[in-house]
Amino acid sequence: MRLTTRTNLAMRTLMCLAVNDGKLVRKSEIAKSCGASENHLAQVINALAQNGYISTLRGRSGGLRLSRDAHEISVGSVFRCFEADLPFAECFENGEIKCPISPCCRLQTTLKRALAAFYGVLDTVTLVDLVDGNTELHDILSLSDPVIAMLGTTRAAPEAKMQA
Amino acid sequence: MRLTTRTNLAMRTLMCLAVNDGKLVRKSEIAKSCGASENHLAQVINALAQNGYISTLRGRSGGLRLSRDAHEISVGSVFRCFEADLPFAECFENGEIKCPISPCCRLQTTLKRALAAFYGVLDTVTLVDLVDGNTELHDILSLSDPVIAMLGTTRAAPEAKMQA
DNA sequence: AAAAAGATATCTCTAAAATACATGTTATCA
DNA sequence: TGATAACATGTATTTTAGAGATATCTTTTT
Repeated sequence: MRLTTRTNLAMRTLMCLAVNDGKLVRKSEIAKSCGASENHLAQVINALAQNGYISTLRGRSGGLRLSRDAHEISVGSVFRCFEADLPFAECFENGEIKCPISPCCRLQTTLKRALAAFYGVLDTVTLVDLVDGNTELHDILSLSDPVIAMLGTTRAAPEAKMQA
Repeated sequence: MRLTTRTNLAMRTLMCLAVNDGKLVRKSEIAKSCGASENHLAQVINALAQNGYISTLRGRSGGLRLSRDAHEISVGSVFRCFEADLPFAECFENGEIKCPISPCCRLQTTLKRALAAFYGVLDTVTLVDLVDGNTELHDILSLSDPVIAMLGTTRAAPEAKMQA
């Protein structure tokens, strides 16, 4: 029983975006500050965008930002979303089940209750809870203000419509 | 996030032994009635014995049985035992942790709470709860009484001291 | 002594996760 | 308008750990 790093990276990405509230953040910046492979992160970002958690902007001055208020994003919903395609046990798979006791297995129902308890805890926690007042986290994930950091570079503060 | 089949097989084995209360059951019989590979099961049985859940008897008329009362075996304890060697996430591993936000990560503490809730549910359920009055399960896992089934064979009802 | 059971270490296979690569699309800016 | 820099996305490769197989050993009964 191990969390996929997909889900782990998804949460790190969301935390990073929450810390840099509203600002556009590049994938490469997230990869760096979250200690993730940029390629792997690309797939995670894609999934986050397709599930409506973030908005992405292509192009030269593109980047990512949260597309919902951090209050509205619960850890539970993200986990359910990213762990959905991996059944917790054989008896939770769709196709035919080889376990002979599956039809009358009380362990199965017990596991459902335990998983409900697991996700129940995660449902009570939002992105804000993870980030708010966490100064140490801000120090690690907060990127310099692009307006200042990019002085003398080609990058400007963008103002465009975003997809998803 | 997926349960290891190790843990799954451990639970099936214990349920099978609980149904055949007190009787010696052979590994091959469990493998058959639980739909498991006999080789994989061997390793699981070994771990169950070394952790004091079952007693094994070698030799010609050997087999397995529970070494504790089924009331005393909680699902939670078995799960903790068998899932112990697989850390739930990178930040729960022993060695050095590569995740940069680990020292101040509130997701980590949230996960600990969620896992506690998960195991908390499992702790309230014992082997007896899974088996008692479950007639369908008995039909699947209960082996014919060896005294009757083995009439005309070389096998006799054994009475010997068991290890572990 | 032979046979039948489990004990245990090691090796191989396999599936899925992780990672890398390549190409496409979009947007900005000189 | 062409170059560049960003994300999108499908595919391929690598890695890893779980699962399964094999072989040898020990124990016990007959």
